[in-house]
Amino acid sequence: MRIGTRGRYALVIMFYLANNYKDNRYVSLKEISESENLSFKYLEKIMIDLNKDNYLDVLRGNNGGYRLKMEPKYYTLGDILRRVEGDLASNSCIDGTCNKNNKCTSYKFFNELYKEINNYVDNKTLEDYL
Amino acid sequence: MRIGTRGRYALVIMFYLANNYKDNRYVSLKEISESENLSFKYLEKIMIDLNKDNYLDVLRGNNGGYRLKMEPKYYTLGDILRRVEGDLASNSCIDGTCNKNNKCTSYKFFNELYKEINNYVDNKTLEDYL
DNA sequence: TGTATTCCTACTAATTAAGTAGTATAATAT
DNA sequence: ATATTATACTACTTAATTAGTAGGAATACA
Repeated sequence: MRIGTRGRYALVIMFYLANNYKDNRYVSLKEISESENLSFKYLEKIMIDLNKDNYLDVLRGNNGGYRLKMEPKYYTLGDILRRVEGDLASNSCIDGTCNKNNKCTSYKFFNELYKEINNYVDNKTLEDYL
Repeated sequence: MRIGTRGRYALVIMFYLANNYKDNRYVSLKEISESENLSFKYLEKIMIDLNKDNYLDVLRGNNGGYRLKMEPKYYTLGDILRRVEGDLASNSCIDGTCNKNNKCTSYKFFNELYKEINNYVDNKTLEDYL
């Protein structure tokens, strides 16, 4: 159960935007990718998932880029991670893939672990780490 | 960040052994695989990792199989999961793969999450779910 | 109109996950 | 001794996921 680069880079992006929140400016992925030494093209692709449902303000063209819509304290790390990594700490016990009618012993544990982890990350926001 | 079948099956095996702990008998993988409807050969392979460092009692041959060495309360679910899934909730911030000299903002969060998750699973034992 | 940016689609290469197959080794019952 | 029943070990296979790359379309603005 590893956390992939997608989750890590998504946080890098979001922290970067959070650090620029007060300036109210749009930050381009080019700037972030160069500053953080990450693949621009890869960040672009992560952004597709990260920005679903208008999660961020966007502006194309010159001096365009991304900007937080809300104060950093309203962005939870759980939200950010799930957007790019999918359901966290899940398995077939949790996601309904397992078709066994009587829930096995492991189910109880996995379900508790699932709630524990998601609850933890949902109570952390960008602001907590600025 | 999903939990794979290896971790799930390992728990199934260990709970099965825990349920037979009082009888003091050796339980074969054949019995577990048939009872739980899992691939015998796959369980055999998972067992190689699960049983590293003489984690369990083993007996080959007729009426042989595996048996817990200690009471169920001494087997933590963290240990079991790490044996077959590798380091839990890790990423390159944690495992030293990331070579950036100055730890980035994400590091603090990932490190806390890592500790939180491992601490949680290390405080659960087989006994808690019998 | 030119430049800088996001948006969208398609492709690729490497790694991991999940499982299968066959044989060697060991223990035991008969 | 030998047949039976287990684990132990090694090698292979197939599918899915991860981590990117590439190129062009759409958009905004100076």
